[in-house]
Amino acid sequence: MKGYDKGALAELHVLVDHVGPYHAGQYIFRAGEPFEAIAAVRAGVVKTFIDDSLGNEQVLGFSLPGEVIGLNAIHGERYPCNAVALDTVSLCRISFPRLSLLATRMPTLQAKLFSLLSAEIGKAAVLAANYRTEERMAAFLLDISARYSRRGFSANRFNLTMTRSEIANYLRMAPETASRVLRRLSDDKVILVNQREIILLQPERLAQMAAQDDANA
Amino acid sequence: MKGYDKGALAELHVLVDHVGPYHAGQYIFRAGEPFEAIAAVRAGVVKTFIDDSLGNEQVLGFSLPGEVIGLNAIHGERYPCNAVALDTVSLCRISFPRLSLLATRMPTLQAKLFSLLSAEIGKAAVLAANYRTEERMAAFLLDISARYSRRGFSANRFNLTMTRSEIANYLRMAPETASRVLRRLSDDKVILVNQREIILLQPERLAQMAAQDDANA
DNA sequence: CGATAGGTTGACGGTTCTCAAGGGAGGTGG
DNA sequence: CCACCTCCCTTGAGAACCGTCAACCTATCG
Repeated sequence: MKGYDKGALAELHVLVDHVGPYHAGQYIFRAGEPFEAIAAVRAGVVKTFIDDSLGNEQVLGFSLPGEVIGLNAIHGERYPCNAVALDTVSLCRISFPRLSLLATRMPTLQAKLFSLLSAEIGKAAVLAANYRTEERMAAFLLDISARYSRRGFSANRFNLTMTRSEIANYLRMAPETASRVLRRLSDDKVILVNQREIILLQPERLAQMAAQDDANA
Repeated sequence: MKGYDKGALAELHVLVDHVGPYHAGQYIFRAGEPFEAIAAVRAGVVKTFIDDSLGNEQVLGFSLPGEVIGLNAIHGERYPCNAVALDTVSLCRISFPRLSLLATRMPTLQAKLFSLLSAEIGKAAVLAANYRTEERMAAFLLDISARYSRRGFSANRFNLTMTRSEIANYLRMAPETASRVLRRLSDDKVILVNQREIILLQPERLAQMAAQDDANA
């Protein structure tokens, strides 16, 4: 990082608010609430979701340590989704109005924010691409793996904090199907499953599966 | 619009570059090319897509007049996807480095950009939510309708510039299925189909179908 | 008028959803 | 420490949905 003068850096530090811990099941924010801050996950896993007209849950994604939540709330000035802690969660909360004010005086911060927002666009499309359940699951596991790896955690061994139903909901499949697919991957010695702990035995085979993608031309 | 001083407004105007017309099939940008500018569609329809390892096309979306393309390229500084004109397309091209430079001196412009980027997040998830083909098609037609309507075009009568295959690809279904679903909707008098022209006869029934399981925030 | 790309229709088979029932694992209270 | 409860997960069987294959039809254009 360069281009930050000391005063601005100090100001940035002042904006950060350490909040939590939230415990499993606690809401971090709810859909419809006025937007005021984004937050970086420091520890734990956050699930974002919306409830449709029938009260059914629609999982939008999971946020791991180091990732930012609330970015989709800038537009509209209200949170468009709920965020709930799946286990014990700590956050760094940052007032968005103050952050963007600071960004006007700190071009590198502004650029960082543009980049952060841009990166978020189309992330959901990655999983939607594969239409076979096995491919989506493989892509999901690799995605989680890569995201943990990027933050310094093990790439081949991690804990899925969420339930099978939540995974299934996110991947648009029935919970039973999620269970069966994991069983199959486990039987094929591609992964090792112990409750919610996953060990990737053959990541390259997962990658192959995820890429099977026979999109209709 | 308020808060823009005349000098800044003039500068903003200077950044805008009218380009085109592009003709059907012409590329506006290609995946991997260095990112330099975003663009607003002035006329025509743009398809964005990526090619997977096997060369198969993966349609990410369609951009209608008034909508902005290239926002997902800020992060990475390269276009992550291709953009091609589906018919005769005119664009307003805006140098992004210069735009963001201007934004540091124009807080309202910066806010506008943040909002624009934020709005783009999760747009793809809207259609992925519905897992039945009929629901996805209904959601798609309503989405196109709403987007045309917002820009002053007819909400109930519009031209799908893209082919059935492109729609099907975008909606993750076989072209044959797209054809059959449209046929069924047409038989049920919910829509009227004439080639690529669509007339919504009962938008409320479409909304009902799309909401079967879905939840657009 | 033929060529080509796009679109439709039918039959069939496979994947996945639904429904139903049975097994853990963890927590609580006796 | 054990019984029990609850939630989660798994497994099985049947049916529905949708993708694949194949053929035919329809616009558009040179």
